[in-house]
Amino acid sequence: MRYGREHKQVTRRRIIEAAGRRFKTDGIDGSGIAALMADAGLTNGAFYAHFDSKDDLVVAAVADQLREQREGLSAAAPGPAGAEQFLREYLSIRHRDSPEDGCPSAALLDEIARSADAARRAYTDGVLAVIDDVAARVAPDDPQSARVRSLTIYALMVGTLQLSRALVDQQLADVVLEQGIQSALTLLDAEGRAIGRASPPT
Amino acid sequence: MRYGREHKQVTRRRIIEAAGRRFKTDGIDGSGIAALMADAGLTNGAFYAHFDSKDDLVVAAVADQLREQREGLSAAAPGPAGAEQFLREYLSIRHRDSPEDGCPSAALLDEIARSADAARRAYTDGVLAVIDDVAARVAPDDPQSARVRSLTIYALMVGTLQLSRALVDQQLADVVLEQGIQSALTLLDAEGRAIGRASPPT
DNA sequence: TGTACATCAGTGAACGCGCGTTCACTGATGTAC
DNA sequence: TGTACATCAGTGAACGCGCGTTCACTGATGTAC
Repeated sequence: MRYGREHKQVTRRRIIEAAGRRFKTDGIDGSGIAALMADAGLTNGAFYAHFDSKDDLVVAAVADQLREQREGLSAAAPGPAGAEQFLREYLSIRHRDSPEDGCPSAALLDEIARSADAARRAYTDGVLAVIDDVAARVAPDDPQSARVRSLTIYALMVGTLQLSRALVDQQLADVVLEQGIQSALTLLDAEGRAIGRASPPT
Repeated sequence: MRYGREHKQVTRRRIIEAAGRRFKTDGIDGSGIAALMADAGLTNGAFYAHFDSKDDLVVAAVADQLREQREGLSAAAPGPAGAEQFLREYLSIRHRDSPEDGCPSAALLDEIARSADAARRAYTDGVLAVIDDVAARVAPDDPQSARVRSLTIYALMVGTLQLSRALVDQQLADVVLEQGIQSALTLLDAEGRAIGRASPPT
Protein backbone atom coordinates (compact mmCIF):
# COMPACT_ATOMS: atom_id res chain seq x y z
CA MET A 1 0.00 0.00 0.00
CA ARG A 2 1.31 3.40 -0.87
CA TYR A 3 0.53 6.20 1.55
CA GLY A 4 0.34 9.99 1.55
CA ARG A 5 3.22 12.36 1.80
CA GLU A 6 3.67 12.76 5.59
CA HIS A 7 2.37 9.31 6.47
CA LYS A 8 5.82 7.78 6.85
CA GLN A 9 7.05 10.45 9.22
CA VAL A 10 3.92 10.04 11.34
CA THR A 11 4.51 6.28 11.54
CA ARG A 12 8.17 6.77 12.38
CA ARG A 13 7.19 9.05 15.23
CA ARG A 14 4.66 6.50 16.45
CA ILE A 15 7.35 3.78 16.56
CA ILE A 16 9.77 6.07 18.42
CA GLU A 17 7.14 6.91 21.02
CA ALA A 18 6.11 3.28 21.49
CA ALA A 19 9.78 2.32 21.82
CA GLY A 20 10.35 5.02 24.44
CA ARG A 21 7.54 3.68 26.60
CA ARG A 22 8.53 0.05 26.20
CA PHE A 23 12.24 0.67 26.81
CA LYS A 24 11.38 2.45 30.04
CA THR A 25 9.13 -0.41 31.15
CA ASP A 26 11.23 -3.44 30.18
CA GLY A 27 14.67 -1.99 29.51
CA ILE A 28 16.36 -1.72 26.12
CA ASP A 29 17.77 -5.27 26.17
CA GLY A 30 14.39 -6.47 27.46
CA SER A 31 12.39 -5.01 24.57
CA GLY A 32 12.10 -6.94 21.30
CA ILE A 33 11.47 -5.34 17.90
CA ALA A 34 8.35 -7.43 17.27
CA ALA A 35 6.79 -6.41 20.59
CA LEU A 36 7.37 -2.72 20.16
CA MET A 37 6.20 -2.76 16.55
CA ALA A 38 3.00 -4.43 17.77
CA ASP A 39 2.67 -1.58 20.32
CA ALA A 40 2.80 0.79 17.37
CA GLY A 41 0.16 -1.27 15.54
CA LEU A 42 2.55 -2.71 12.98
CA THR A 43 4.38 -5.98 12.28
CA ASN A 44 8.08 -6.64 12.71
CA GLY A 45 8.98 -6.47 9.01
CA ALA A 46 8.06 -2.80 8.66
CA PHE A 47 10.71 -1.79 11.18
CA TYR A 48 13.55 -1.68 8.66
CA ALA A 49 11.72 0.73 6.39
CA HIS A 50 12.18 3.27 9.22
CA PHE A 51 15.44 2.38 10.98
CA ASP A 52 18.76 0.84 10.02
CA SER A 53 18.95 -1.23 13.20
CA LYS A 54 17.74 -1.47 16.78
CA ASP A 55 20.70 0.70 17.82
CA ASP A 56 19.51 3.35 15.39
CA LEU A 57 16.08 3.32 17.06
CA VAL A 58 17.66 3.53 20.51
CA VAL A 59 19.45 6.73 19.48
CA ALA A 60 16.20 8.23 18.15
CA ALA A 61 14.19 7.14 21.21
CA VAL A 62 16.72 8.49 23.74
CA ALA A 63 16.78 11.86 21.95
CA ASP A 64 12.99 11.93 21.74
CA GLN A 65 12.50 11.06 25.40
CA LEU A 66 14.78 13.86 26.56
CA ARG A 67 13.11 16.30 24.16
CA GLU A 68 9.82 15.39 25.80
CA GLN A 69 11.29 15.90 29.27
CA ARG A 70 12.52 19.32 28.19
CA GLU A 71 9.08 20.23 26.87
CA GLY A 72 7.54 19.13 30.17
CA LEU A 73 9.92 21.45 31.98
CA SER A 74 9.12 24.42 29.75
CA ALA A 75 5.43 23.89 30.52
CA ALA A 76 6.12 24.60 34.21
CA ALA A 77 5.92 28.00 35.88
CA PRO A 78 8.71 30.45 34.89
CA GLY A 79 11.91 30.90 36.86
CA PRO A 80 13.10 29.02 39.97
CA ALA A 81 9.50 28.30 41.02
CA GLY A 82 9.12 26.20 37.88
CA ALA A 83 12.33 24.33 38.69
CA GLU A 84 10.96 23.52 42.13
CA GLN A 85 7.66 22.40 40.59
CA PHE A 86 9.61 20.13 38.22
CA LEU A 87 11.49 18.70 41.21
CA ARG A 88 8.32 17.97 43.19
CA GLU A 89 6.59 16.29 40.27
CA TYR A 90 9.73 14.34 39.51
CA LEU A 91 9.99 12.92 43.02
CA SER A 92 6.27 12.15 43.27
CA ILE A 93 4.73 8.76 43.96
CA ARG A 94 2.86 9.03 40.66
CA HIS A 95 6.10 9.41 38.70
CA ARG A 96 7.75 6.56 40.59
CA ASP A 97 4.83 4.25 39.87
CA SER A 98 4.57 5.11 36.15
CA PRO A 99 8.00 4.59 34.64
CA GLU A 100 6.49 4.20 31.14
CA ASP A 101 5.42 7.87 31.22
CA GLY A 102 8.45 9.06 33.14
CA CYS A 103 12.04 10.14 33.00
CA PRO A 104 14.30 8.17 30.63
CA SER A 105 17.30 8.77 32.90
CA ALA A 106 15.63 7.14 35.89
CA ALA A 107 14.54 4.16 33.80
CA LEU A 108 17.58 3.67 31.59
CA LEU A 109 20.66 5.57 32.72
CA ASP A 110 22.84 2.62 33.66
CA GLU A 111 21.88 0.84 30.43
CA ILE A 112 22.69 3.98 28.42
CA ALA A 113 26.05 4.22 30.21
CA ARG A 114 26.84 0.71 28.86
CA SER A 115 25.67 1.58 25.34
CA ALA A 116 27.62 2.38 22.19
CA ASP A 117 28.89 5.85 21.48
CA ALA A 118 25.94 7.04 19.35
CA ALA A 119 23.39 6.43 22.11
CA ARG A 120 25.62 8.06 24.73
CA ARG A 121 26.10 11.05 22.44
CA ALA A 122 22.32 11.42 21.95
CA TYR A 123 21.92 11.16 25.71
CA THR A 124 24.61 13.75 26.41
CA ASP A 125 23.11 16.26 23.98
CA GLY A 126 19.58 15.66 25.22
CA VAL A 127 20.30 15.84 28.92
CA LEU A 128 22.39 19.00 28.53
CA ALA A 129 19.50 20.66 26.71
CA VAL A 130 17.24 19.82 29.66
CA ILE A 131 19.82 20.89 32.24
CA ASP A 132 20.67 24.15 30.51
CA ASP A 133 16.98 25.05 30.69
CA VAL A 134 17.04 24.27 34.41
CA ALA A 135 20.20 26.32 34.89
CA ALA A 136 18.66 29.27 33.06
CA ARG A 137 15.82 29.19 35.58
CA VAL A 138 17.83 28.90 38.77
CA ALA A 139 20.71 31.18 37.71
CA PRO A 140 19.52 33.44 34.87
CA ASP A 141 22.54 35.70 35.33
CA ASP A 142 25.12 32.95 34.96
CA PRO A 143 23.57 29.74 33.63
CA GLN A 144 26.98 28.42 32.52
CA SER A 145 28.27 28.23 36.10
CA ALA A 146 25.03 26.58 37.24
CA ARG A 147 25.18 23.82 34.62
CA VAL A 148 27.27 21.34 36.58
CA ARG A 149 25.50 22.04 39.86
CA SER A 150 22.17 21.53 38.10
CA LEU A 151 23.45 18.26 36.66
CA THR A 152 24.28 17.10 40.18
CA ILE A 153 20.80 17.95 41.46
CA TYR A 154 19.40 16.06 38.47
CA ALA A 155 21.64 13.10 39.40
CA LEU A 156 20.24 13.21 42.93
CA MET A 157 16.71 13.10 41.52
CA VAL A 158 17.52 10.24 39.15
CA GLY A 159 19.23 8.15 41.82
CA THR A 160 16.46 8.80 44.33
CA LEU A 161 13.72 7.74 41.91
CA GLN A 162 15.61 4.57 40.97
CA LEU A 163 16.15 3.74 44.62
CA SER A 164 12.51 4.34 45.50
CA ARG A 165 11.52 2.00 42.65
CA ALA A 166 13.90 -0.73 43.78
CA LEU A 167 13.01 -0.82 47.48
CA VAL A 168 10.39 -3.41 48.45
CA ASP A 169 9.57 -1.56 51.68
CA GLN A 170 6.82 0.77 50.44
CA GLN A 171 6.84 3.10 53.42
CA LEU A 172 10.59 3.54 53.20
CA ALA A 173 10.35 4.06 49.43
CA ASP A 174 7.88 6.89 50.07
CA VAL A 175 9.95 8.70 52.68
CA VAL A 176 12.99 8.40 50.41
CA LEU A 177 11.10 10.48 47.84
CA GLU A 178 10.27 13.10 50.48
CA GLN A 179 13.85 13.25 51.71
CA GLY A 180 15.01 13.54 48.10
CA ILE A 181 12.89 16.66 47.70
CA GLN A 182 14.27 18.15 50.92
CA SER A 183 17.88 17.44 49.99
CA ALA A 184 17.41 18.77 46.46
CA LEU A 185 15.94 21.95 47.94
CA THR A 186 18.95 22.24 50.25
CA LEU A 187 21.23 22.05 47.20
CA LEU A 188 19.08 24.53 45.27
CA ASP A 189 19.33 26.85 48.24
CA ALA A 190 23.11 26.49 48.32
CA GLU A 191 22.97 27.21 44.59
CA GLY A 192 21.10 30.46 45.31
CA ARG A 193 23.86 31.44 47.71
CA ALA A 194 26.61 30.36 45.31
CA ILE A 195 25.42 32.80 42.67
CA GLY A 196 25.13 35.61 45.20
CA ARG A 197 21.38 35.93 45.57
CA ALA A 198 19.95 36.45 49.05
CA SER A 199 18.65 33.20 50.48
CA PRO A 200 17.74 32.53 54.14
CA PRO A 201 19.66 29.74 55.91
CA THR A 202 17.66 26.57 56.46
CA MET B 1 34.28 -36.39 39.23
CA ARG B 2 33.53 -36.33 42.91
CA TYR B 3 35.15 -33.53 44.89
CA GLY B 4 36.03 -32.78 48.48
CA ARG B 5 33.67 -31.52 51.13
CA GLU B 6 33.85 -27.74 50.71
CA HIS B 7 34.62 -27.85 47.00
CA LYS B 8 31.03 -27.18 45.95
CA GLN B 9 30.66 -24.11 48.15
CA VAL B 10 33.93 -22.73 46.81
CA THR B 11 32.71 -23.22 43.24
CA ARG B 12 29.35 -21.63 44.04
CA ARG B 13 31.15 -18.59 45.42
CA ARG B 14 33.32 -18.42 42.32
CA ILE B 15 30.22 -18.39 40.08
CA ILE B 16 28.55 -15.68 42.19
CA GLU B 17 31.63 -13.48 42.02
CA ALA B 18 32.05 -13.97 38.26
CA ALA B 19 28.36 -13.18 37.81
CA GLY B 20 28.65 -10.00 39.87
CA ARG B 21 31.46 -8.72 37.68
CA ARG B 22 29.78 -9.67 34.42
CA PHE B 23 26.38 -8.29 35.40
CA LYS B 24 28.00 -4.95 36.24
CA THR B 25 29.85 -4.89 32.91
CA ASP B 26 27.11 -6.08 30.52
CA GLY B 27 23.92 -5.79 32.55
CA ILE B 28 21.84 -8.71 33.85
CA ASP B 29 19.85 -9.13 30.62
CA GLY B 30 23.09 -8.75 28.69
CA SER B 31 24.89 -11.59 30.49
CA GLY B 32 24.36 -15.18 29.35
CA ILE B 33 24.77 -18.23 31.58
CA ALA B 34 27.33 -19.84 29.29
CA ALA B 35 29.51 -16.71 29.27
CA LEU B 36 29.57 -16.27 33.00
CA MET B 37 30.18 -19.96 33.63
CA ALA B 38 33.15 -19.69 31.27
CA ASP B 39 34.36 -16.72 33.38
CA ALA B 40 34.24 -19.06 36.38
CA GLY B 41 36.19 -21.72 34.43
CA LEU B 42 33.21 -24.05 33.97
CA THR B 43 30.75 -25.07 31.25
CA ASN B 44 27.09 -24.12 31.06
CA GLY B 45 25.68 -27.47 32.22
CA ALA B 46 27.20 -27.23 35.69
CA PHE B 47 25.19 -24.11 36.44
CA TYR B 48 22.07 -25.99 37.56
CA ALA B 49 23.96 -28.01 40.14
CA HIS B 50 24.37 -24.69 41.99
CA PHE B 51 21.30 -22.59 41.19
CA ASP B 52 17.65 -23.22 40.41
CA SER B 53 17.56 -20.57 37.70
CA LYS B 54 19.21 -17.39 36.47
CA ASP B 55 16.86 -15.40 38.74
CA ASP B 56 18.16 -17.40 41.69
CA LEU B 57 21.72 -16.42 40.77
CA VAL B 58 20.71 -12.77 40.40
CA VAL B 59 19.41 -12.78 43.97
CA ALA B 60 22.64 -14.31 45.26
CA ALA B 61 24.84 -11.97 43.21
CA VAL B 62 22.98 -8.81 44.29
CA ALA B 63 23.27 -9.82 47.94
CA ASP B 64 26.95 -10.69 47.52
CA GLN B 65 27.79 -7.43 45.76
CA LEU B 66 26.24 -5.34 48.51
CA ARG B 67 27.95 -7.43 51.18
CA GLU B 68 31.23 -6.63 49.44
CA GLN B 69 30.40 -2.93 49.33
CA ARG B 70 29.65 -3.04 53.04
CA GLU B 71 32.99 -4.72 53.73
CA GLY B 72 34.75 -2.05 51.68
CA LEU B 73 33.11 0.60 53.83
CA SER B 74 34.10 -1.07 57.09
CA ALA B 75 37.71 -1.11 55.87
CA ALA B 76 37.70 2.71 55.80
CA ALA B 77 38.73 5.01 58.65
CA PRO B 78 36.32 5.05 61.61
CA GLY B 79 33.54 7.62 62.05
CA PRO B 80 32.50 10.42 59.69
CA ALA B 81 36.02 10.65 58.24
CA GLY B 82 35.55 7.13 56.90
CA ALA B 83 32.21 8.10 55.36
CA GLU B 84 33.90 10.98 53.57
CA GLN B 85 36.69 8.68 52.41
CA PHE B 86 34.07 6.27 51.05
CA LEU B 87 32.40 9.19 49.23
CA ARG B 88 35.64 10.37 47.62
CA GLU B 89 36.60 6.91 46.46
CA TYR B 90 33.07 6.33 45.19
CA LEU B 91 33.08 9.46 43.05
CA SER B 92 36.59 8.87 41.73
CA ILE B 93 37.60 8.56 38.08
CA ARG B 94 39.00 5.13 38.85
CA HIS B 95 35.64 3.88 40.14
CA ARG B 96 33.79 5.39 37.19
CA ASP B 97 36.10 3.70 34.72
CA SER B 98 35.99 0.25 36.38
CA PRO B 99 32.32 -0.70 36.72
CA GLU B 100 33.22 -4.40 36.96
CA ASP B 101 34.94 -3.78 40.31
CA GLY B 102 32.50 -1.14 41.45
CA CYS B 103 29.16 -0.39 43.03
CA PRO B 104 26.27 -2.67 42.02
CA SER B 105 23.79 0.16 42.48
CA ALA B 106 25.55 2.40 39.99
CA ALA B 107 25.78 -0.42 37.45
CA LEU B 108 22.42 -2.09 37.93
CA LEU B 109 19.93 -0.05 39.93
CA ASP B 110 17.41 0.61 37.19
CA GLU B 111 17.54 -3.02 36.09
CA ILE B 112 17.03 -4.17 39.71
CA ALA B 113 14.07 -1.79 39.99
CA ARG B 114 12.48 -3.66 37.06
CA SER B 115 13.26 -7.09 38.55
CA ALA B 116 11.06 -9.60 40.32
CA ASP B 117 10.34 -9.34 44.02
CA ALA B 118 13.10 -11.67 45.24
CA ALA B 119 15.89 -9.61 43.64
CA ARG B 120 14.39 -6.34 44.92
CA ARG B 121 14.12 -7.84 48.40
CA ALA B 122 17.79 -8.91 48.32
CA TYR B 123 18.68 -5.43 47.14
CA THR B 124 16.63 -3.74 49.85
CA ASP B 125 18.20 -5.82 52.63
CA GLY B 126 21.70 -5.39 51.24
CA VAL B 127 21.57 -1.66 50.64
CA LEU B 128 20.04 -1.00 54.08
CA ALA B 129 22.90 -2.93 55.69
CA VAL B 130 25.36 -0.66 53.86
CA ILE B 131 23.42 2.51 54.65
CA ASP B 132 22.92 1.67 58.31
CA ASP B 133 26.68 1.38 58.61
CA VAL B 134 27.02 4.80 56.99
CA ALA B 135 24.37 6.25 59.31
CA ALA B 136 26.16 4.84 62.35
CA ARG B 137 29.26 6.74 61.27
CA VAL B 138 27.71 10.11 60.53
CA ALA B 139 25.19 10.07 63.38
CA PRO B 140 26.34 7.60 66.06
CA ASP B 141 23.85 9.07 68.57
CA ASP B 142 20.80 8.59 66.38
CA PRO B 143 21.52 6.37 63.39
CA GLN B 144 17.83 5.64 62.83
CA SER B 145 17.04 9.26 62.00
CA ALA B 146 20.06 9.45 59.69
CA ARG B 147 19.06 6.38 57.69
CA VAL B 148 16.86 8.12 55.13
CA ARG B 149 19.18 11.10 54.79
CA SER B 150 22.08 8.70 54.24
CA LEU B 151 20.03 6.86 51.60
CA THR B 152 19.52 10.16 49.79
CA ILE B 153 23.24 10.94 49.80
CA TYR B 154 23.84 7.42 48.48
CA ALA B 155 21.25 8.10 45.75
CA LEU B 156 23.15 11.26 44.81
CA MET B 157 26.37 9.26 44.56
CA VAL B 158 24.73 6.52 42.46
CA GLY B 159 23.06 8.98 40.08
CA THR B 160 26.23 11.02 39.71
CA LEU B 161 28.37 7.98 38.86
CA GLN B 162 25.81 6.75 36.31
CA LEU B 163 25.68 10.20 34.74
CA SER B 164 29.45 10.51 34.60
CA ARG B 165 29.58 7.11 32.87
CA ALA B 166 26.94 8.04 30.32
CA LEU B 167 28.31 11.43 29.23
CA VAL B 168 30.54 11.35 26.14
CA ASP B 169 32.13 14.69 27.04
CA GLN B 170 35.05 13.50 29.18
CA GLN B 171 35.87 16.85 30.71
CA LEU B 172 32.27 17.41 31.73
CA ALA B 173 32.05 13.85 33.08
CA ASP B 174 35.07 14.60 35.30
CA VAL B 175 33.75 17.87 36.74
CA VAL B 176 30.40 16.16 37.40
CA LEU B 177 32.25 13.80 39.74
CA GLU B 178 33.91 16.71 41.52
CA GLN B 179 30.63 18.58 41.88
CA GLY B 180 29.02 15.38 43.17
CA ILE B 181 31.60 15.27 45.96
CA GLN B 182 30.98 18.93 46.83
CA SER B 183 27.20 18.53 46.89
CA ALA B 184 27.38 15.32 48.93
CA LEU B 185 29.60 17.15 51.43
CA THR B 186 27.05 19.97 51.58
CA LEU B 187 24.36 17.42 52.45
CA LEU B 188 26.62 15.70 54.97
CA ASP B 189 27.22 19.09 56.53
CA ALA B 190 23.47 19.76 56.71
CA GLU B 191 23.22 16.30 58.25
CA GLY B 192 25.71 17.37 60.93
CA ARG B 193 23.54 20.37 61.72
CA ALA B 194 20.33 18.30 61.66
CA ILE B 195 21.56 16.06 64.47
CA GLY B 196 22.68 19.05 66.52
CA ARG B 197 26.43 18.84 66.19
CA ALA B 198 28.34 22.07 65.70
CA SER B 199 29.18 22.60 62.06
CA PRO B 200 30.39 25.83 60.45
CA PRO B 201 28.25 27.27 57.63
CA THR B 202 29.72 26.83 54.15
C1' DT C 1 -11.83 13.06 -16.25
C1' DG C 2 -10.52 8.20 -16.84
C1' DT C 3 -7.19 4.58 -17.16
C1' DA C 4 -2.58 2.17 -16.78
C1' DC C 5 1.30 1.94 -14.37
C1' DA C 6 4.97 2.87 -10.78
C1' DT C 7 5.81 3.39 -6.08
C1' DC C 8 6.92 1.82 -1.58
C1' DA C 9 5.00 1.24 3.44
C1' DG C 10 3.67 -2.66 5.35
C1' DT C 11 3.06 -8.03 5.71
C1' DG C 12 4.47 -12.30 7.44
C1' DA C 13 7.47 -16.18 6.85
C1' DA C 14 12.07 -17.38 7.24
C1' DC C 15 17.21 -16.81 8.41
C1' DG C 16 21.01 -17.92 11.77
C1' DC C 17 22.00 -17.25 16.42
C1' DG C 18 22.29 -17.20 21.40
C1' DC C 19 19.28 -17.58 25.13
C1' DG C 20 17.84 -20.40 29.60
C1' DT C 21 17.28 -24.97 30.64
C1' DT C 22 17.52 -30.25 30.42
C1' DC C 23 19.78 -34.53 30.33
C1' DA C 24 22.58 -38.76 29.47
C1' DC C 25 26.97 -39.43 30.54
C1' DT C 26 31.88 -39.15 32.82
C1' DG C 27 35.20 -40.06 36.15
C1' DA C 28 37.80 -38.58 40.49
C1' DT C 29 36.98 -39.01 45.08
C1' DG C 30 34.71 -40.75 49.47
C1' DT C 31 32.93 -44.72 51.75
C1' DA C 32 32.03 -49.68 52.92
C1' DC C 33 33.88 -53.91 53.70
C1' DT D 1 45.61 -51.56 53.88
C1' DG D 2 43.39 -52.88 49.55
C1' DT D 3 39.50 -53.29 46.60
C1' DA D 4 34.63 -52.56 44.82
C1' DC D 5 31.17 -49.57 44.59
C1' DA D 6 28.32 -45.24 45.17
C1' DT D 7 28.29 -40.47 44.70
C1' DC D 8 27.62 -36.29 42.31
C1' DA D 9 30.12 -31.93 40.32
C1' DG D 10 31.00 -31.15 35.94
C1' DT D 11 30.69 -32.03 30.60
C1' DG D 12 28.79 -30.99 26.31
C1' DA D 13 25.11 -31.82 23.15
C1' DA D 14 20.47 -30.86 22.57
C1' DC D 15 15.74 -28.69 23.59
C1' DG D 16 12.31 -25.00 22.28
C1' DC D 17 12.15 -20.21 21.98
C1' DG D 18 12.60 -15.36 20.92
C1' DC D 19 15.99 -12.39 19.25
C1' DG D 20 17.54 -8.92 15.27
C1' DT D 21 17.39 -8.99 10.56
C1' DT D 22 16.15 -10.23 5.57
C1' DC D 23 13.18 -10.81 1.80
C1' DA D 24 9.57 -11.98 -1.68
C1' DC D 25 5.32 -10.29 -1.93
C1' DT D 26 0.90 -7.14 -1.47
C1' DG D 27 -2.01 -3.52 -2.66
C1' DA D 28 -3.65 1.41 -1.87
C1' DT D 29 -2.29 5.59 -3.45
C1' DG D 30 0.25 9.07 -6.49
C1' DT D 31 1.53 10.13 -11.12
C1' DA D 32 1.62 10.11 -16.25
C1' DC D 33 -0.88 10.37 -20.25
